[in-house]
Amino acid sequence: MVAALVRGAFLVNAVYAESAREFGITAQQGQLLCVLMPGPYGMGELGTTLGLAKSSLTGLVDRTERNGLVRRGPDPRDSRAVRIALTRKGAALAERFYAETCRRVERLTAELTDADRDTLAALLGSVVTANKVPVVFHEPDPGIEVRATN
Amino acid sequence: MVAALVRGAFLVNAVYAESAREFGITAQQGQLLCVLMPGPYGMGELGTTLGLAKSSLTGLVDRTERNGLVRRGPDPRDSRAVRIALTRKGAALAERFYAETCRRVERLTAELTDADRDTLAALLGSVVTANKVPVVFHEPDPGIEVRATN
DNA sequence: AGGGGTTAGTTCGTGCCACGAATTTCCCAT
DNA sequence: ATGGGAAATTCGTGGCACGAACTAACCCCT
Repeated sequence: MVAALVRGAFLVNAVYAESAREFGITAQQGQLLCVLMPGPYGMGELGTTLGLAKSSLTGLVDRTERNGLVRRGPDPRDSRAVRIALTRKGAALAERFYAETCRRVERLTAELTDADRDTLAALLGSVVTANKVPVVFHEPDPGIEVRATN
Repeated sequence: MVAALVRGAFLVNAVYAESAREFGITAQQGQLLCVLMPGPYGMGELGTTLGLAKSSLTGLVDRTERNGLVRRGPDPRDSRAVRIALTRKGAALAERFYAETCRRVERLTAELTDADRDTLAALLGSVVTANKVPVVFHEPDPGIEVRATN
């Protein structure tokens, strides 16, 4: 059990990192983009979501901003706070990176039957929610298009 | 499915890293110790097992050696090669770190029934083996003691 | 008003991690 | 013996993560 979880995590990480690399970003920057896909976040929220210290986040956002993928904007409610949002370029890259990463991770379960895949998803899903894992990767869009985004 | 895998990996990683931190090592050094638990490895093997470039490994082994957890020994077969082995201190720490990490990862599945846990282990296990994930974390010792190690 | 405590982010210094390119040493097959 | 390839290390670069110290703004309370 434990070994399966740890090695599974290792595998997913490797795939994630390699996917990121091919898009010219690091895994951490990719994660940041994915978190921001639904909408802007403040630094504080990002810190708790990604499990990073404030000071770690400043640097990550700096580097990602320098790459033109993300933008710091003012928070109308609070002038010390800051809203991090995807730039147009960042949103486009996030979309592509997200899709490609989904494809690759999905392919890891290629040899499972559909039923097994569903079971695995359900079990892992319950572990994830029971442990209150932040949404560092949102559910893919199911078939029907009902986008309100943008 | 994908989201469950990615978030699960995120969760396991966080637990792993926190466990390592409490033993005064980094996640990478902890992983190195775990890989070395069954016996010594050469740099090359370590590289493929951990998925790291040779040059990355030199540094990791340097730092871990500096901490007194690991030792470079000569390879009798090949004088350029090197065998990395746990020191006595490293073996002791590895044992404790491994056990504690197992406890913590296991606790993540606390709310599953035994049957569900078995199912999850089996499914994840088949994904892991189908994708030829190296043994970066070996199976815990089942009850009966049949050690040949050391 | 106007402080005192709190919160949001940044800065700074440190150490770790990962990589590629270049290098050295050695093995081995021809 | 020699030339190709494998095993490691070195070097330089850049990203990542942290804690401690700091600044600016908010909030509340009197």
